[in-house]
Amino acid sequence: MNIGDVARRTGVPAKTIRYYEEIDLIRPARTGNGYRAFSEADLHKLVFVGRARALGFPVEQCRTLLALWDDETRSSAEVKRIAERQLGEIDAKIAALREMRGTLAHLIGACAGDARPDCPILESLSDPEAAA
Amino acid sequence: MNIGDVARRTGVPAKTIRYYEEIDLIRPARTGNGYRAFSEADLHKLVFVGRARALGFPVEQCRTLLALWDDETRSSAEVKRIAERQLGEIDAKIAALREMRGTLAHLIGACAGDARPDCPILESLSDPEAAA
DNA sequence: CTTGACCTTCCAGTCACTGGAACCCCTATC
DNA sequence: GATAGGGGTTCCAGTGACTGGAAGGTCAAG
Repeated sequence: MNIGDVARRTGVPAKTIRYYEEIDLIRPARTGNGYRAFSEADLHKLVFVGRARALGFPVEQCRTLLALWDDETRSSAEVKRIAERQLGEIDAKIAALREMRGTLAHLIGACAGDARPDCPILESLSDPEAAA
Repeated sequence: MNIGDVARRTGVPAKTIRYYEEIDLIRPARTGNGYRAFSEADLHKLVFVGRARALGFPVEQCRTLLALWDDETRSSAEVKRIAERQLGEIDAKIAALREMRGTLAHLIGACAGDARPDCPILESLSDPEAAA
């Protein structure tokens, strides 16, 4: 199977697939003309990585997860630990974003949004004490 | 004032300050020995940018905000519009993260996390139909 | 006069792609 | 046989916003 078909079937862009090969995440075979020849296993791996990425796992974690997937002697505890760490990262990001959101929403609520130049948003950025 | 003092007083790392100069966000003067000489105005700008960045504004938005801050004829509506767009970005990120979090938490809950290899997390990554 | 803490520039790396140029391959049609 | 098109290939550069590090200049203190 050529890279275009794989991209269509997995939803992973061709450029991204080439990148994954470059970093040795997948190792598709090659045909005589130099084209990449993807097996069903390659395809399945790509789907797996695509889903892991959609859950926010960094590429290096995807590599680990792929290895675990291949490893019949793995323990589910190991997988779970990785997933829990990722959950922690997500929670940290959500918390940071919520913090930002709170402040920003507060500032927006205080801003008249009219033609005058007076703006609590700018005031707060410039000196939060004065604009609190 | 030298860059180190400015870094300490604003909380913006020296490396970052140099970067901000490189992209023309600030334009500190220079002394005879080639050192950057920061004015109180430069310092204030850096504080402003630091705070805007903490609210998640991209650097280019910070540039716009700085210009608006300097512009006596600005309308608060313009500032508010920028802030609202930023709020939208934040909300979108939070939503995406929450989506990830939900799926991941569900998967973690379903995983025994013991010594056996059977793992719903890997199963779902490999084929979500089978592991739903 | 040397030590150490500053400062300078420039280059490389981060993360995970993405765009684009230049060029090759294959099939179908005129 | 020429050509058009829709594949594929490689390599280089850019994204955002820094960050680390090397090589070297400057300055005040002891």
